[in-house]
Amino acid sequence: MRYGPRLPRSFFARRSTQVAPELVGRILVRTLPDGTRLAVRLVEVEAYAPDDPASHAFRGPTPRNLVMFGPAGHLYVYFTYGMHFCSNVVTGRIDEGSAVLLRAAEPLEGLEAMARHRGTDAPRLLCSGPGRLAQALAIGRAENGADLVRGASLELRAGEPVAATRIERTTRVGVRVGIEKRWRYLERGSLFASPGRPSVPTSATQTSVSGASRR
DNA sequence: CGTTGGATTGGCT
DNA sequence: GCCAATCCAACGC
Repeated sequence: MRYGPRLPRSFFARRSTQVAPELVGRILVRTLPDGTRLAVRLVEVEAYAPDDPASHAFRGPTPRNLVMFGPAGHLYVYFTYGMHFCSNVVTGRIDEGSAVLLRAAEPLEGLEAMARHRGTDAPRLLCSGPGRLAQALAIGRAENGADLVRGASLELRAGEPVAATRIERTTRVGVRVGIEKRWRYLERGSLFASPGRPSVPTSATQTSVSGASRR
């Protein structure tokens, strides 16, 4: 299948709020240790910025978030709630500490393996949430720091970007601080988005990404 | 060292 | 809608 070329380092080395909406529609390819190839199309992401109280990087580098302070285009994987892994793409400059959380995707290739990892066959339940997405793709501690630009286990390919008018923008899910920032971006009407509820209810108007995002 | 709560999920009321 | 599951990083003493 043709997923297009890999996205270059320069794509990731920009503000997370700029990278995030442009990640919607892109293809994440995961090659398992046994050679099995899995592929998904990203439909929902969230930006985390420097000086963002909701970001793991807000209080500076620690052993856990160190990858966030490294070069853009690497995967930051963290473990939470005692049972789930979540994956992010590092953005911005070195030492900046910004990233985009991968929240949901449409399964494209390797659905059988994903179903095995997830314990369910329903395509809509395979990658519709950050924990589910990581589990479907078998992303765990070993993938923390993986280079999406040059590495073999994970790649981010160009796919087809989604037009800004087809991207919905809401507040982020599950954060207790920084709840007013509308930094969650998802494909309008996607059947594969997460069931997560925005921290602040989305008003009927002004959910498009057409207005520039701020920080 | 002890405590607290989390960028979630799934099962049950 | 509510809440338990189940680790462990971060922070305070």
